[in-house]
Amino acid sequence: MKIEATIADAYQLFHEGALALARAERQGIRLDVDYCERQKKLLTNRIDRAYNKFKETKLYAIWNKVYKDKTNLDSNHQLGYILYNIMKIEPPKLTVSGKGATDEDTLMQLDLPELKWIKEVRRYKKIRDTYLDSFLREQTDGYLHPFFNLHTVRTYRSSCQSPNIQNIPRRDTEAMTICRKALFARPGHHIVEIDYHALEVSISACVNKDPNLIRYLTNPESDMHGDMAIQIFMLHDYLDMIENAGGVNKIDEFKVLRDATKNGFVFPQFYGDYYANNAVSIACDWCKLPKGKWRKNQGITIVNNKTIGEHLIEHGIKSLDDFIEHMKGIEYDFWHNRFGVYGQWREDWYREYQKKGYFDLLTGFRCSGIMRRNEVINYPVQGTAFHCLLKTFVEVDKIMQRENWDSRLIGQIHDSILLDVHPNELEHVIKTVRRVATVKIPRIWKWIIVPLSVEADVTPVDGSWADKKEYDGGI
DNA sequence: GGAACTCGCCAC
DNA sequence: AAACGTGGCGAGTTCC
Repeated sequence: MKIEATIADAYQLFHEGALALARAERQGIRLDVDYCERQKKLLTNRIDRAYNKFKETKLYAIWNKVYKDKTNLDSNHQLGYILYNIMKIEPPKLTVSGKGATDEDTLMQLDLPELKWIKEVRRYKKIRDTYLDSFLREQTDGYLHPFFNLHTVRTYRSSCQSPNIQNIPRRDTEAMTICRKALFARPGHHIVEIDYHALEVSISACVNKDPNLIRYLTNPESDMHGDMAIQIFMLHDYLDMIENAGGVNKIDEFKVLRDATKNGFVFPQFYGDYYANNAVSIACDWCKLPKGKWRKNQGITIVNNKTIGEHLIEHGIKSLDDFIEHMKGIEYDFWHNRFGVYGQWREDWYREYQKKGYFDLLTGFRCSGIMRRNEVINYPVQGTAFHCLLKTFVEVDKIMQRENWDSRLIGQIHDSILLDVHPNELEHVIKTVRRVATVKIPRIWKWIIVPLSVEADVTPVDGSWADKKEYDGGI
């Protein structure tokens, strides 16, 4: 049985992938043009209102005095000059080119309430100008035909353009709703989005073969982020409570700590970040603790009306510096004990690249050229994970044609597939995609050594993409 | 007047 | 020893 993929296999995947994606591009995504026009007007009103509010502030008076008829409230260059040169505020953060930063996060640190109007303008402009405008510009006869490129990305992932439907807002509920309310399946159909669960972590386990990571991904009872949260926040006194509740996830006050761990430590570490950044992110962003020394009454509340500040101080962590030191130990344990094999793989893999000047993905693609360490350890996971999705896409495309579906593949977002589905075929389509994604692909690629799973979201018939709900098999 | 750049911000 | 990976895109700005 052949295991090692070749360049020819890689070529074959992209050849078939390009054809399948081209079919999706031709199919298109339906756009509610009138809705976009109406929504643009509403947003323009909100933007004008926020601008007018800002024009009542002292900050604007200074700005306008300096720039006069050249005043442009969309110019970050001007804003930075006013804040950091005229008003002599010490920039909390610098941009790559060394000027004072004016991104949202930095502005919020300045303690100038009037900047909230700038923030509001930016938010609504992003929605109007980046999304709704590009939808209207790119549509023909009420359908979008985004391009899915396979030739532009260093990792052999895809990219998407004209319009890019791979970056439509999701986390910001208001932005998500406004943008996705514009997008529909064909009349009488559902939009179905089927995404792989934890695909990149799963593929990473296939690449580095760490037994503990494989265990976490194989055993449904286990909880990697929960275990890490217990370790980072020293929740050992609460183990009984956590067990009785059924996991760290089940107690709201601890779920926050689990989210902080997942998004502030585990994922950033997998991408190559390090403990000092993680410590600041977890303590300051997630737990709302200040820089410097900590007090008992500071930070978010955990159980029994206790603050996280009090809890950490009780465990000997009395300042951000203490916490950074603590996270240093956590990081060491993470890569040497908990995921020691993964840690060793990272070292070996980078060494090997330094010797050879290239490395190959499990799917047969070759990455060569000058790369930083973090690139070298990330590409094999990022590219390969996308190839699982693309292979699924290709196989579903073949079945769709063979079985003459009324449903169509319409797009792809790195680890998820978008379909436009006839109601009579809903169950069959989801079953088919699930079978291909979780059974067929691991059968073809023997190097997939952890179970893969998918989740399906479905819109009501004639509902917009904003109305999607988790598919429970009974719609 | 367009190319190339910076900055900011959206996704995975 | 070093320190978060991959994209697209809009607005402003600078260079030629």
